[in-house]
Amino acid sequence: MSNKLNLKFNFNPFKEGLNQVLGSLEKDIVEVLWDRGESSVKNILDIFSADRNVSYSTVITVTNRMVKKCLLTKRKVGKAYLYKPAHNKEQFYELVSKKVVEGVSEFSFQTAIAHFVDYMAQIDPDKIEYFTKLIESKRQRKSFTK
Amino acid sequence: MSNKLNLKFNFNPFKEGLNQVLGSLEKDIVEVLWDRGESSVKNILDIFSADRNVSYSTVITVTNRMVKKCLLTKRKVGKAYLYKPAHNKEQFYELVSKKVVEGVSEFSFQTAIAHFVDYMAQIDPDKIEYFTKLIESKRQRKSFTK
DNA sequence: ATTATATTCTACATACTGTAAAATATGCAA
DNA sequence: TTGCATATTTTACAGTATGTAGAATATAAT
Repeated sequence: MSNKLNLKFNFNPFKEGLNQVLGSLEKDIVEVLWDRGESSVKNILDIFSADRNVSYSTVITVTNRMVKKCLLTKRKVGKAYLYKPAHNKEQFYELVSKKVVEGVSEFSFQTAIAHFVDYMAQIDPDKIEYFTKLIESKRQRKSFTK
Repeated sequence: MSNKLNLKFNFNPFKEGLNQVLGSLEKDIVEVLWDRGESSVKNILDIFSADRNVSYSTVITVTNRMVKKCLLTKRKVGKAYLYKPAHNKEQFYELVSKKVVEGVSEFSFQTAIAHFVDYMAQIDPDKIEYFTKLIESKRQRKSFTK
């Protein structure tokens, strides 16, 4: 049972970046942890303090909830717990986008695909080239394994 | 200001079908309305009754919340309100998948693209054909307009 | 005007997220 | 070993979203 399997999140397409997946404080916390590595609540607070005014117990509450949701892991060292992301930044983006892409594909494959192509064409027509190559390589692999 | 602009929803990729976007009762209600067209709360209740035991005021509460979220519209006829979906089924799936595809693309385009291709290849390699055609047609249009 | 019917108001439950005070536990230093 | 500084746990409230529904109120038609 990998902890990746238990990763739970909702996707809010009306927000931006990590806020599509995480609450505001959750986001700030995981970003500190990605940046600084395994840290105690005190460490996290020290790093926020300037901009983010939040209490010790608030951060503990949220980090512990994040452990429950498999966003973080924790281990005890001395009298304090150290928290770290269950997945590095790249893995996390991977896992989220994979799940969302699968989800929306199951929801409505035809429209999802069409909008995807539209999006590409609109944002950067050259991406279509890249996409075509990606598909070509899939085709190759398919014919190899057959 | 189109009401489509105000459509608000969250996407839960761990659920299935309309439950990815709607609550269970919301889903049952909009499905009745798509099926039967504009209906009163009484109509809706009559259609559920067998399987879904829910009170009159519960349905009213939820339909009114759905109006606020621009999922339904209502108009008064006689003493009762008639509700109907703000979008037909096809439009709704369109709007949702468009927004989610755009959202996940902004979240992480590279991985989204790769997972799309993976998903296609895994579910049905033939879909790649369809996809390739879609892209071809985009290319055509692009060269026409240039 | 009465009555059946429909709506609005109010409220509670669960879940998620942000927030934090108060109570409790813990490890180290004297 | 006692006491303090520090950390955690407990508890709780607020706001949003959703499901639920009783009670109060409005309304149309007879």
